[in-house]
Amino acid sequence: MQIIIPSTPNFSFYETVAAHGWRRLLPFAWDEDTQTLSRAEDLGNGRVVNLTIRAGGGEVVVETDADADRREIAARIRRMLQIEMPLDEFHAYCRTQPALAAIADNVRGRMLRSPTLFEDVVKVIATTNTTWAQTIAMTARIVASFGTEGRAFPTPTQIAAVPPEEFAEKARMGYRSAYVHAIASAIVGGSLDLEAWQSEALPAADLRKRLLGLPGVGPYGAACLLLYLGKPEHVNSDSVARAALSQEVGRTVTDKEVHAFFETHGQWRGLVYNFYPWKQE
DNA sequence: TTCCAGGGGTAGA
DNA sequence: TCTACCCATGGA
Repeated sequence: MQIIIPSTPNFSFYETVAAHGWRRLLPFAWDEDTQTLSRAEDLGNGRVVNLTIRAGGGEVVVETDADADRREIAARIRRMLQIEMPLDEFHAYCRTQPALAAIADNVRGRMLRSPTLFEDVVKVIATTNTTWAQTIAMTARIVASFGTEGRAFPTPTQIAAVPPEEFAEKARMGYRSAYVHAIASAIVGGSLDLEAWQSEALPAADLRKRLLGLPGVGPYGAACLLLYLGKPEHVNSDSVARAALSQEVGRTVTDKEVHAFFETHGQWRGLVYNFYPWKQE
């Protein structure tokens, strides 16, 4: 089955997928040679559909290996690729600064997301205070141990269904396990409705406050998630940024200096940070 | 062994 | 608000 999803003129499938490391975290898989993104997805009926996603002219082409709900798949793809995200203003800003012109020229600004905010939250927690190799491994274990058919990303219900100890033992996320299990349990228990946050049109400051209230989500994680939620005014300063800026200025810089470096970009500083064309040595 | 990785929670000032 | 310390995990 094939599903065609119209995109917008300033949409680049490749740039969106390549914007950060999410394409390497299961259930996503990325084939650089064919520039195809694939993903196993549980559409809510307990069976898994394999999606392969690629660019086709001005459209996004999705192939499935079984008949499935086209509307639901299209909605999830649109969230994953941030197709609806307006970028004209951001690109107009980038064009006012020579150092940032390449961002607009390459149609950068969108970032691959998961179909749910829950999955993005779990993955962001899995990136904190660890290496990429371990982030990839943690995510893979979560999918294999708790997802439908061991291939889809588990729902909060699937995670909350197992005791915290069992989740920790199988996910091996260290102290992060308790955070993830607590978030899943809160969602299942009804005290937390993560997905609803996206449709509430909250100001960035309020959304940030809520994100910081999640166990395991601090300033870095909140800034990452705000960016995925279309709020680009916070810099998710991390060790990658500190290393890049350190190399640029020729000495070791602090977190504060990273923030100060991007301060001038105002409401766009989070996006500018993420797509900043660091000089390559 | 020790250090630390795309940080965060907590206590104490 | 800021700092110091601890935190599970696994690779270097």
